[in-house]
Amino acid sequence: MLKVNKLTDYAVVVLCDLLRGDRLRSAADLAQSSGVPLPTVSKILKQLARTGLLQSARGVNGGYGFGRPPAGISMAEVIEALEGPIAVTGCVEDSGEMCEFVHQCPMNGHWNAVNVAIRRSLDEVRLVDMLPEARFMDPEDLNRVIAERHAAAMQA
Amino acid sequence: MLKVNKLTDYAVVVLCDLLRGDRLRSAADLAQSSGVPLPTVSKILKQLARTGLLQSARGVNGGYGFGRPPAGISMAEVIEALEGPIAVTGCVEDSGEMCEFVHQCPMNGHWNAVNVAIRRSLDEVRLVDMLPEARFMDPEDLNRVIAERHAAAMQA
DNA sequence: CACAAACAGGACTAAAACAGTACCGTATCT
DNA sequence: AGATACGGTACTGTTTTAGTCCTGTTTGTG
Ligand code: FES
Ligand code: FES
Repeated sequence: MLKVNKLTDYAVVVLCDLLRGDRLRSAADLAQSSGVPLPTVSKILKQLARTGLLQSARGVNGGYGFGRPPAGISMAEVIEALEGPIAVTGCVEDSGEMCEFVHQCPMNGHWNAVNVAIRRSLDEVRLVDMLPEARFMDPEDLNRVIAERHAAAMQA
Repeated sequence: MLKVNKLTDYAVVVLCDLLRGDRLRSAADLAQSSGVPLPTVSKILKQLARTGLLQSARGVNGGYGFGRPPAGISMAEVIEALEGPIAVTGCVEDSGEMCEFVHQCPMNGHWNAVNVAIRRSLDEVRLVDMLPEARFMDPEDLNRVIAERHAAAMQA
């Protein structure tokens, strides 16, 4: 059903939580406030940090914060960070794998059209659009608030 | 990685093959000419017929043909026929399941935005766009040829 | 300097989904 | 009657996913 990983699903919940604060948050903290089990949250955050979407600080008072201005993060990036490149089938450019029917396949990689379409639509949905506030707030105000929090977190 | 079932992948190969002929084709025939194993082809066709995308005729000289003008079939329909409603996560309208975090979830079903975006983009890619001919032929010519073949198959 | 808080990386297991196959039944044509 | 072809469904091995745990490293604090 064209499903996304459960991890990715949780990730959005956690990221939205992180979007709300203005400082580094520890994995335990985020687990607590999001309701997602700690080991899982931990796994997600580690992965997101690895890709640069988040940045991390170790030691006492450490935790996670956004690696760059969160208003600019798209859902495509979140999904790709956790699941690797978006590829609806094996026979799509960039997927790494190669379809077993290539030799006789009557439509060399035409799934690409589908893939590109999906990719583009995911680029257009931003992470901040997932916040419930997004429904009521003026988009510009939302962006400004988020940007301010990010700045605060950075200097801390 | 937002993958589509292998069955769905094969289905497109088979459907493209079917798009080429102007008569009913048996499962065995299609398996032969597409290179996909017969039992698999059979499974796919059965399912597609159940949803009405294809129509079937039993008995000698029976087989499968399109249930309606193929030029109007979108990839969204093909995917939904084989995998059920498109739902990237559990917490999306129509998915049937219900997310376990609904109670405390900070963003009730905002995945819907993503889902709708994907759905729309899949609606815009047509099955006939998957044919290699689609790259070289004038789209209108392609549609006409396909429509003629369909008509021929219908009257037969 | 010792200790505690936090992240980093990876290994492991149980459960679920998928892929592929097979079997038996029903309809249709000759 | 018999051959062809679809219809439904059940079964099984394999692969993926989800979730957990453990061990190591970094960093602030008393
Ligand atoms: S089905 Fe993979 S290359 Fe065509
Ligand atoms: S994560 Fe499912 S309702 Fe929010």
